[in-house]
Amino acid sequence: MNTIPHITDAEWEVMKELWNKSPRTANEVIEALQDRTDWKPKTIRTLLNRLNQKGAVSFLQEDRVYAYYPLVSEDECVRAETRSFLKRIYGGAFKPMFVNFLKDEQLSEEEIRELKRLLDDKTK
Amino acid sequence: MNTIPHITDAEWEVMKELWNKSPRTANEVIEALQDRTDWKPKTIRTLLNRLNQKGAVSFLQEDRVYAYYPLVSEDECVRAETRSFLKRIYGGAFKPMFVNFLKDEQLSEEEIRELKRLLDDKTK
DNA sequence: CTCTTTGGATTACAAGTGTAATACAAATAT
DNA sequence: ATATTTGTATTACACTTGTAATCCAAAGAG
Repeated sequence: MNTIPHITDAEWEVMKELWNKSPRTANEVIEALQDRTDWKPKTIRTLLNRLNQKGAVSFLQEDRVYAYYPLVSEDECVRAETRSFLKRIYGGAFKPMFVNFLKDEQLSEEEIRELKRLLDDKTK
Repeated sequence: MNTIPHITDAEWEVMKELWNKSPRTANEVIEALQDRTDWKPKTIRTLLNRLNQKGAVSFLQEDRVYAYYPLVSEDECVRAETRSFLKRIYGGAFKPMFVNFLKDEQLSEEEIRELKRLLDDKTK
């Protein structure tokens, strides 16, 4: 039942704020986003509205003002996005993506050890 | 100069066919996609057209028929998409994504060994 | 009590996308 | 030479997304 709504790029920025701390009023979210974006307040209100309509957030009414909070966790959204990305680009397989990434990116010795450690933990 | 055009989900399916083998006529692409999708031939022609317009593919005229081929490599598209995905969801860092994926997915012993081997190769 | 401000609700509007159908010209069949 | 088929070009149309502006009601200012 708990289908995760699709969150667009712009909406994602708003969600990040709410995942970071919630509930927060529209104005609080707007202020928080002033640094990272150049969106007008109205734009951010639109995004909050759409997120509400698609069931990604809800709000409490404090005074005359809404305080929004997420209805979907960052974790599940991240996983959903990752899965759909992997499916689209790599046919769902992690390994090719991993290989490709390794080709592309140069990781430090330390990072490589780190990743191996993570794999080790997985074995147990 | 070589900016990679944005390739949509549907277009990506078409590109996969052309990356797989090219040049191919519209009809060949259409036939190849009959299995994997339920798109009408006209739809696929539209996609080929759009890909052409955005500079992702071009074509040779054979007889009266176009044979399409990619202008952008799978590799660069995949990398571009991966980067933008990582940026959007994980703030650009690979490790959190890796961690998250490991949490989510159960890999076989063999797969884990495989990944470790890949990391080993990287060290040399 | 009216005037202004402010927050939420509604509306806007162009570009991009999914998903085709229609129009047209050339090749083919008759 | 026409009629039909077939491939390409053009057009369609609703939904999503980015990016707001306008409308309206309630709260606060005077």
